[in-house]
Amino acid sequence: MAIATANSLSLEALTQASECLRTIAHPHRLRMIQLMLEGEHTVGELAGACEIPSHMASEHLMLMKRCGLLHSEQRGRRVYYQVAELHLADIMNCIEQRFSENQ
Amino acid sequence: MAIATANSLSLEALTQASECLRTIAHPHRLRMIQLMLEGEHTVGELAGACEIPSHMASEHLMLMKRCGLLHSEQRGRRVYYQVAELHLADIMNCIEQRFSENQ
DNA sequence: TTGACATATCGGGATCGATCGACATATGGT
DNA sequence: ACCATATGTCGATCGATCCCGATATGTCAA
Repeated sequence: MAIATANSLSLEALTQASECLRTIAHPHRLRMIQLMLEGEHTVGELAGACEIPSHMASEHLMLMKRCGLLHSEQRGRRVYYQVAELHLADIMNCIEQRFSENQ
Repeated sequence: MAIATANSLSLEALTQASECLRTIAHPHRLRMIQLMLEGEHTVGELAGACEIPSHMASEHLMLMKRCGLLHSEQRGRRVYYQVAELHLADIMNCIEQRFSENQ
């Protein structure tokens, strides 16, 4: 089969996409995203849900925030994170469909 | 907001999902997947499309095959690869929607 | 059988990412 | 002011991944 000369995504776009995918490609980060798709959560809540120390949850969250996937808002001494990139819902849908059907 | 006790995906499933995401999270691999979603291709064709040496394309393809994402079939001295995991089409749809709209 | 081609594998070197302890900052309560 | 809590940052370590040259395997054609 011949290779199409006009591709829908440029190498730049694919590079961006792959960076975005690598950013979410971590079990704890996927869990956090899943939780934040239901509503905002604090660092401590997400850390507790993943059973990891808060400072590590913070690192994961900052990483995703730097990519524009999340948004955060400080209230008191807590910081509330929520999903900023709405396409995450679509991707999580794909993932849930794939990984919950076969077991 | 409280953390839901019953989550839709187990840690195992999330780990599997993250491994799968890491596997496709590479610009050349995304490109190859995009091409193979249109139909089967040889290693050489995919290498040419990505402008990388064939032996590197082979490594990418073997990696994806080991995860069950691809299937391959040898005919003569060529090896034809095609998508085995049909959910890849859904994920590529999400990616294309996200990364072609804003430029 | 020989040689050219197509694909796969191996080993090294460089870089990246995950994890963790320790520490820093900032906020609220008393 | 002081202390506890919540979050963020730093630096080190370790393993994973990427890229590449070199080499191996396997297939066809002459």
